[in-house]
Amino acid sequence: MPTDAMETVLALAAAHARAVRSLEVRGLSFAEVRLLVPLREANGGRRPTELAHELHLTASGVTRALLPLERRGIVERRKDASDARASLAVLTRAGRTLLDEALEEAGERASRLLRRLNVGQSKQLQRLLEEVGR
Amino acid sequence: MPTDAMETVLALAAAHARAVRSLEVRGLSFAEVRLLVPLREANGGRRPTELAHELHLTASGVTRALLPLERRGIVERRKDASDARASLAVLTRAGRTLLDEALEEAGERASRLLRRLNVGQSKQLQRLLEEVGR
DNA sequence: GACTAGTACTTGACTAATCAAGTATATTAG
DNA sequence: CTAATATACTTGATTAGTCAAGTACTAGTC
Repeated sequence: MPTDAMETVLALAAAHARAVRSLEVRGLSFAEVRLLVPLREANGGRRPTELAHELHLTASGVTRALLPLERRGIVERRKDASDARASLAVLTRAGRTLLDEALEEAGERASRLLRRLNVGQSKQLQRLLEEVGR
Repeated sequence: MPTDAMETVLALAAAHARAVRSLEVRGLSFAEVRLLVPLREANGGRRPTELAHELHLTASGVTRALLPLERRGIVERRKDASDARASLAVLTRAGRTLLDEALEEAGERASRLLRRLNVGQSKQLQRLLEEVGR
């Protein structure tokens, strides 16, 4: 038998699998939305490396995820004045608009995913999830 | 701002990302373990199509996941006597042994992932996760 | 018993992400 | 100041998974 902890982690993977499929919106995958949200919150842009740590991706994963977003004019790369190795990924104006629309629609789908939970349970779930792997 | 539901789902994705990385064991990815666990519980083997539904994969995803497991002698394909379109994926004896070892080690890692939660909270998390996307 | 529709895969082309290795720049130690 | 080490990416090769189309069989209808 899987241990209790293993069962919890299997349930996490299953819930994730059920969720992700339904959260592609406005041509943005859920992974892309996850990448863009931190850009939306930092107006000066974010470093790819930071994003990698935050999202538990590799640096090369971020490089590759940014490429199509740049091509589509959603994100812009800027040089970092203070460090020539680094760069900043910034949401364009169009990107922000698109992301805002995407978040609204994804938010509705997310509520549907959580329809069996009331607000308190949802919050509780979020709190517990935030402790996983810390 | 992302809605509350969206925040919960983002937390789900983040927890999943933190978890999956540390659960590769004995040369089996966490995805492979997830695929093998239902085989372990059904001695007669399982149909790929059922597995696909259960794991929220596509049928072709299962086909492709099974190939390397067959090559490594962990899984065997059998014909389904009652339906010539279908097949059964069965754990080999060696596969069962390997999986048992993998589950033990993965179980330890899973406990470490959940170390900030007590047993009740873990169970609670599992229950809440089981409602997501239902 | 022949059609139609549906199911159980499989395969080709593609996307997303990994790892390992490479380039360029920054930082630290002597 | 110079050498060694570390950081911030980028790129090539590979793996996991998707979708769309195809093959083979089953089941239901007339």
